[in-house]
Amino acid sequence: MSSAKAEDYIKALYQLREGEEGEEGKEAIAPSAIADVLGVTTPTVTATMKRLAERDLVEREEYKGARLTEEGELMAIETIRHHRLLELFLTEQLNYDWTEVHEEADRLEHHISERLETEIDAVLGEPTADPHGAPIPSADLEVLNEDLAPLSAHEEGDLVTIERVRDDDPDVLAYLDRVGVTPGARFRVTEIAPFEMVTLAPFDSEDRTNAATSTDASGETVSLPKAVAVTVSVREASRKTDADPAIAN
Amino acid sequence: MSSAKAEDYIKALYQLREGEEGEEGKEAIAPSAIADVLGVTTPTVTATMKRLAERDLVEREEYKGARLTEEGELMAIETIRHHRLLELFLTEQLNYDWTEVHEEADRLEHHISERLETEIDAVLGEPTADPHGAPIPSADLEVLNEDLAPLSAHEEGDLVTIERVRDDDPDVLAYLDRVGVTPGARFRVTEIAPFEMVTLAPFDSEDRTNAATSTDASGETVSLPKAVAVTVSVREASRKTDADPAIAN
DNA sequence: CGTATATGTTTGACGAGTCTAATAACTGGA
DNA sequence: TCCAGTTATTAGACTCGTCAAACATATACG
Repeated sequence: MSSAKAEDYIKALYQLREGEEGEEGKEAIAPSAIADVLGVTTPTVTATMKRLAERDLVEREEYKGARLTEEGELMAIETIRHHRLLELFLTEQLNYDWTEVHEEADRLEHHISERLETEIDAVLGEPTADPHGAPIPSADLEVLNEDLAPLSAHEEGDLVTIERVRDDDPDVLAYLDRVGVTPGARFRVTEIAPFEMVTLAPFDSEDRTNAATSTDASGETVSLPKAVAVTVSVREASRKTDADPAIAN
Repeated sequence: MSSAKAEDYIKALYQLREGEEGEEGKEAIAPSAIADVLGVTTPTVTATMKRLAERDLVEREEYKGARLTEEGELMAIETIRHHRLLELFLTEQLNYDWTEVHEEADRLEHHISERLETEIDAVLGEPTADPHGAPIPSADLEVLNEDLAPLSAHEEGDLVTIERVRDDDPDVLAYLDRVGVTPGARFRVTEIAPFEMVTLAPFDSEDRTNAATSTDASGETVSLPKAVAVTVSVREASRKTDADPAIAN
């Protein structure tokens, strides 16, 4: 029904809006942003957006950009659900490493039936997070908004638990895996250098349900440049906040 | 690299040639035959064949048809390997029934990477047959030619073991499943009526490694029309033939 | 053997997705 | 405020996969 390409554009639109998020999701996404993400030229984006607008998946604003309609948003969420279920399935059942899973999921997400989605979900026990710590939308396409602070927004001394790693680059992920920065790991922020370089010291490392068993070069301190630190989301654990008791895997 | 559609045409070519098999695979496959299988018109087939010929996947003979090149044949076998591994994977790991598996595999076969193919193969223990009893080509694309006789070519009194069911129609498969005609089951041919209607009586039913646990309405005799009987391949067990000891799974 | 019917190919059209080159609109700095 | 530079759109072209209608070839029967 809905072509792999269309889903790619819709998903890009959704995820770019998530990134900007100026409170109300009113901002139209510029063609150039989509072109960058998908590796195509801007004329291609304009042309494709016109077709998507005809199908009522997006609303276009000439010379500004486009945003998803209700319907488009549901399609995006469904695609993302497929993607994350597949990522988890590949790591849990097919010996993939969480660092390698992205590309395969990006292809398959467009081709699994509702039936297969359901079976995978069942086999995995209706999981709520993928191997990178990203939330898996529910079967009825609800997304629970757990707004996590990026690592780059923390202060020296804070005790944090890695919740999610947004980066998709296998090399970056492999590095983070090697140094133990994986979902569930705990660190203390020891230094915020200029240009926002963040340095972390391992804190303790039990309770790691997620991700591959990292080759834990533990005890070592880890420094991450800003570009990487912004893709790492953490939950702060030093100051005991009231609300967030249940974040199952 | 090679587009789902191209793989569909290549696979059709391969499987239609298998059907005819006038000894040497010299016969070109007619456009109309491919059009029937794929549900497209003949001009579409002609056009597509030209493109495939340009890529050296097929050789064309004007007004006759086309046949696969060496390269095209390998692509077909690879696609079929994907298909059959997926079928088995879906039944073994994802609660699919052998009667429902075809459609999903037909889509996914074009989108799994070499890596995923390998992992699925490993998880399944490098299987040699899919849930319908069809042989799975090996990783190096060798196809072992176990020429089985169709059920329609047997005589009254023959004791046979169901080896393979070629039909893909879920309704036909569901019927065969219900009456116990599944790979591994044994029957005695009790009657060959005119128009080649075949009647079978259950023989014994241990040793059934394959397929879903049929709701075994056993004891009952089964009659199959020719159209179905030709899609069922059997191994004859009454006259002990020398060569075929190891047909695992 | 020659023509009627089957089948195959060509032609012209279309939608999706893509590009480059040309043009139009917006935006920010002096 | 106006213009330069950036960004978006339009124009024109191309491939793949598809179709219907027109045309060409092959085959089979009388």
